[in-house]
Amino acid sequence: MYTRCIAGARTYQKVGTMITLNDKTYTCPVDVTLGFIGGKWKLLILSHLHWQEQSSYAKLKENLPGVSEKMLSQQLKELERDLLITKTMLSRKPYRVSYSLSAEGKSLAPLYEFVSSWGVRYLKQQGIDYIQDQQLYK
Amino acid sequence: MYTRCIAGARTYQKVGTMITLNDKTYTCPVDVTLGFIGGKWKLLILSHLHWQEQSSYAKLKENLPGVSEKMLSQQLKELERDLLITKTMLSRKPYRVSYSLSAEGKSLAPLYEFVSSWGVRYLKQQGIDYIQDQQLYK
DNA sequence: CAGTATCCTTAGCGATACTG
DNA sequence: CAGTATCGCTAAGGATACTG
Repeated sequence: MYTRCIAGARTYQKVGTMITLNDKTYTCPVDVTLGFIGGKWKLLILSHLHWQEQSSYAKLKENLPGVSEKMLSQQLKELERDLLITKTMLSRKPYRVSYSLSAEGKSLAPLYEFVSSWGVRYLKQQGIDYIQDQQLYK
Repeated sequence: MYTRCIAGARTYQKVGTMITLNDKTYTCPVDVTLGFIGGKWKLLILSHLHWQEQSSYAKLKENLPGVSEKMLSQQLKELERDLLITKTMLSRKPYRVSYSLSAEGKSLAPLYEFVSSWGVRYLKQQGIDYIQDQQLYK
């Protein structure tokens, strides 16, 4: 028996069961969302696609320093399965693909923006100005 | 050499170095934020405190089905070290403590709300009405 | 380019027992 | 109640080689 919370209203409920969805159980809506974006590299991939709009596999890899091929393709596959991103084949020969956010993935846009802004604010608070004197490209 | 993105503006920059903060390196502001909330149970703990306002160790444990004592105290310790939560001793004998969000932890409130709302919306879309016919307690 | 397959290590994590 | 300490395992993840 545990309590779980509801967004907006500061109320809670005593419940004995958890949320069941596709043979998995979740404790609360936050847990549900984490099931989609909780993977080690997922939020970085999604936010990258949020700003780049579309990206190749190689470009994603370049922009995620430290990710292994295994992890990148695994996380991409899960994101695609969960319908957060869309993979498009640009050409068969030479083989070119493009990843981009799906409508569902775009619905998380406020999250990408907030998480990034919070990071920028934190850095500034620590005396690191992330934006300052940066050379920007369109 | 990789590119990194900036919130708000859909621009990016070519950089050779990463962000360094307290001997750790980050690829972008999103990564920085994830350093604080990326732990396995952290967002669940934080959002629990967001709605409960304050909670004991036992109550936290009760509301995080599946968490081990080790993980709970480890994550709590990290959150406290990172100044996202505050621990208060209510009484020494019997020993009682209370965890709550710090100002820094509260600054992530839009995140808790959004992540929860997104989960609720997703569940509804799947035919699961999380709020419906629930017995609520104040 | 865009991955997959395999091997292998390590550290994240759970279970249990113990403490103030 | 509110934790800490220790042990041991397993699955996450890295490195490398290979494929269409």
